Amino acid sequence: MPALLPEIDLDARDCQSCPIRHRAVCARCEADELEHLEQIKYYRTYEAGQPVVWAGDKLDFVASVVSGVATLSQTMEDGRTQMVGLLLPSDFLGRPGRSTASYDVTAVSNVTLCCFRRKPFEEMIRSTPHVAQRLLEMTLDELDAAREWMLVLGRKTAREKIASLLAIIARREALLNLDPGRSVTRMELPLTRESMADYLGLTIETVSRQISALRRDGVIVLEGKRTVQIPDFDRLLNETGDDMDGGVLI
Amino acid sequence: MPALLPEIDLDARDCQSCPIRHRAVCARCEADELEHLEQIKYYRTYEAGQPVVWAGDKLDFVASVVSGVATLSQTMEDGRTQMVGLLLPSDFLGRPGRSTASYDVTAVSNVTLCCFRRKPFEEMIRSTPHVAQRLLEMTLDELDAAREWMLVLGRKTAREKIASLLAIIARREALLNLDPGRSVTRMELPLTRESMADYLGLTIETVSRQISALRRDGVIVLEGKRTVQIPDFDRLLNETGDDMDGGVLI
DNA sequence: CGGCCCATTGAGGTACTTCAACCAGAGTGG
DNA sequence: CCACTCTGGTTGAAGTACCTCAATGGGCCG
Repeated sequence: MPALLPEIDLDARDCQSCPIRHRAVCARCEADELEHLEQIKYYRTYEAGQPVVWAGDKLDFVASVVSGVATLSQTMEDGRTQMVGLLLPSDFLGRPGRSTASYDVTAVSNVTLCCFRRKPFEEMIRSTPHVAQRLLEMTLDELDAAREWMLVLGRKTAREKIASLLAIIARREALLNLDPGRSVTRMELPLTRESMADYLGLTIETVSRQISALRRDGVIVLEGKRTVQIPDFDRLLNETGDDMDGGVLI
Repeated sequence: MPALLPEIDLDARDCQSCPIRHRAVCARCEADELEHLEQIKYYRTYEAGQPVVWAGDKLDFVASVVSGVATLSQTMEDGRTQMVGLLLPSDFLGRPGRSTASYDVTAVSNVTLCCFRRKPFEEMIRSTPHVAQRLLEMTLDELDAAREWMLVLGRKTAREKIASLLAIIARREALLNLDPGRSVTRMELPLTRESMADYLGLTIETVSRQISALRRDGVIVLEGKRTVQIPDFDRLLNETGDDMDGGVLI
């Protein structure tokens, strides 16, 4: 039995001190709107490896990820699985207007969700434009990310795929640590090799081999299996195959 | 020089008789809201093969596709390209709040757009919830479609990819023809082999070979290069690798 | 007719998968 | 304490699905 989750005080109902206050679906809310949200919200936690919900199952809340990492994935009958979303802190889970989950959701680390009961939340979308606006913005961002990922899946080599994933994680890490200018040079991978493979449409063997190759070539430095140093971020970007100077979507 | 586009009377500013009235971003609008939209809208047409806009270029309108087919695609420096969106009639083009195009947009058939100047449209999103709500719904649908496509790109075989694409086109065709129950058994492919390859992350040779294989196996019947008959739709669905009886996303 | 575009087909190469062995660390139980 | 097992990861050898390169064909247009 793992230790209890320490990070968040689950009784702290105070949105003002919430770590994802300015990035989540509630980012645009005024004080009175937050108050309304606080009435319909509650926290749930999941241990690393636990399922949050299976595709097709009833899901009568939507939620913001407060801490931890969860994945959305699809599985075919014969077991092939593809990850289709990576939920990091501040990301939104669930679809207003739909009462069942479309994808398998799994906590890959210990996860805390800030849940909103579906019906009241849908009502709020209709009544408070600030929530609807932010949700639209976040959904458009996710759509952009999904399209970026389609290029990775459809056209990049295994090596480029790995480099792309590392770059994305590093960027999000930097964003979270409010480390805007300098990109992180050391980070903890939130995903196992298997999850990385599911994300990239590869096998775990190929993931492992390409990570080893990037290490051999000095693009990354491993400390243990999960901690990665990136000595030269531009060098890593070069390996992604992306246009370097082009308008980066952060 | 191709013939002039015959389908739409460009002076017909009447939203009421618009073919995409109940599916486009304006679907939820009341009479007075439509009137407002009519003041900021104008039509543009593009010939088959013409670019609508390049990624990074200024795009000071958003639009609904009224007729024809356009594609969104991304191209890497070395020329590899991946299609990331297929815009059919009623689909929405552009992102409110962003003044430059994120992707290359190309008309693959003759296309008519119903354009809205960006600024007034953004203002309308803020002021008329019906537009914002519909846009959110459409964006969520697109996100679902993108995620479905990530499974195709990441995990399906070439044969399954082709079958999936044919099934998707057939379903959208049926939806457009208001042919809800029976799926279409004959349809015109709106895409060249090259576009199909770009969509599926394949080469045109592989596309061609797999289409030939499906024809040899009796899954499809070709009439010329672009017209496809589907004798048994369930047979085709079987070839996609998808869960047959599972909740279909129409 | 020749030229062009799109599509098909073949032959050979290669990047990734598959199958299998092996390794390191952590937990378990004698 | 050591043997054990389990999980996540690495590495090797062989197989294969798809790509690359190249030739061919059919429809359309000047």
